[in-house]
Amino acid sequence: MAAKNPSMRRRAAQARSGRHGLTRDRVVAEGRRLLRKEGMEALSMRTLAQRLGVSTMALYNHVSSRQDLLEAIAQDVVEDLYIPPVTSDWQHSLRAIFRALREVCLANPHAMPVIERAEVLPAIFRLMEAALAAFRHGGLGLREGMQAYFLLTNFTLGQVSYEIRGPFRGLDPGEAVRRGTILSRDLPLVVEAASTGEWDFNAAFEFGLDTIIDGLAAHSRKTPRAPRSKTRAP
Amino acid sequence: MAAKNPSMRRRAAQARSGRHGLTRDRVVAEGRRLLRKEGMEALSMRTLAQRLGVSTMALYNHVSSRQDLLEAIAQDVVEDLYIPPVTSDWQHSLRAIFRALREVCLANPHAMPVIERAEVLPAIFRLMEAALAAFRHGGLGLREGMQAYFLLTNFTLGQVSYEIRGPFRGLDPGEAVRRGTILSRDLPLVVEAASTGEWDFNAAFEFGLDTIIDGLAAHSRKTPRAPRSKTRAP
DNA sequence: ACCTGAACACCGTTCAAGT
DNA sequence: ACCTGAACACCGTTCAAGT
Repeated sequence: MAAKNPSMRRRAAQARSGRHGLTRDRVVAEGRRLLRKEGMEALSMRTLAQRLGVSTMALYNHVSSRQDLLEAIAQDVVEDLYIPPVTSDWQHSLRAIFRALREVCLANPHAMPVIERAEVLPAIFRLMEAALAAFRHGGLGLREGMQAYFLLTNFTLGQVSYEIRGPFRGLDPGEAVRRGTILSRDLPLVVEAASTGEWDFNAAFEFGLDTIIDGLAAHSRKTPRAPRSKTRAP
Repeated sequence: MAAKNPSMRRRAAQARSGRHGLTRDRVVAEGRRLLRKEGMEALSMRTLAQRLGVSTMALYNHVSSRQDLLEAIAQDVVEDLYIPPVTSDWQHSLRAIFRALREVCLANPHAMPVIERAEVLPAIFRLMEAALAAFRHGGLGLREGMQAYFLLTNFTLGQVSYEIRGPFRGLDPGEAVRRGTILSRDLPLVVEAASTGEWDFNAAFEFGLDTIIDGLAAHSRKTPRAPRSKTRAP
């Protein structure tokens, strides 16, 4: 029985508390691995327990429900999000922020539906804070900033969701024309678009980002309110 | 046995084909009612069969799987979408089109997750066709039109999803401050935004719509390509 | 062709019991 | 405090059998 200093003791205690060294962190980490490999459907309490060499019900000592587990995993993924620093070049900052959001989502494809279903995701507020700082540099008020934040977030997450599900899951006009579910007589432009060539997800994302930021810039020009000053409400 | 004309006979036959008058249409219609009242989780093959006074497996004569049923329901909902006519006032047309999309989604809240999960949704192409026509009036090329379509669609559906789940399911800074999951020291702007008052979903949607359309207008000014002409590719 | 009942292979979670 | 096994109340779907 070698002596251990208090800090080592505490760390060991929280790392492996019960008989089997099961911990909330271990449960969440293994859950995340399972999610990454097999997807959300395959992530059942039973299979996760089996992977941890433990009975199903042991999990409930560290996680209050499957929903709780899924939210912890979503939280864990969003914590990987790197938030680029915000500078006075607010347009560049916004691009960097939402490209980073897209990257972390693309890197964790199976986590997307889990993130979208999460009830509570405190880690996302770091993103919100950075975006609001950028909007302030752009001369937008706080309320407009929040609206712009949801605009950019919904756009980004929606875009990534489509990208992950593969070549647009029934929204691809080319597919639809081939299947005959589309009539070129009724939908000439859709059919024309279908023969437009390969879809470029990166280009589509950058187009959306440009369009939104251009729109925000136009808005901030229309209602100038001390852009680039550091004034705060009293 | 009264005589029936052929058209009546055929209609009766397709309306109630088997012993119990069960039909794909009846299954889908009742499924949609159940979805509307109880939500997607509650829509099981067993409960739906019970409501139709039929054994569970009878459903499988008209629907190949639960997924098939859900997609048929999603299709049914999207067919309710009214597509406003597209005029040369492309900005006004776009507003009308995506307001209509938002309306039909808000009117069928429980259908949203089903629509988002659908693999194939031919009814949505009517929306795409109208939007592409409006973008053409705005002077956008077809590829840009498709990119703009996904931008507006993802924004609208994302916005509606948030709205339906109620006061932003863990994305509400006010909630987060109250729960103490947010530290005002680290996230000053988020905390400031939290005390900004009630959230107005309509205003947020209109802000997003304005921003995107302004951005598209700026884009079409930058790359003029015979705006408002009816030229088609040869 | 359409419908049925039983069965299979799963779920999340409760509960009483063990250490 | 942490873990277990059995049980409960569900799932979607397959299959063999009926009409």
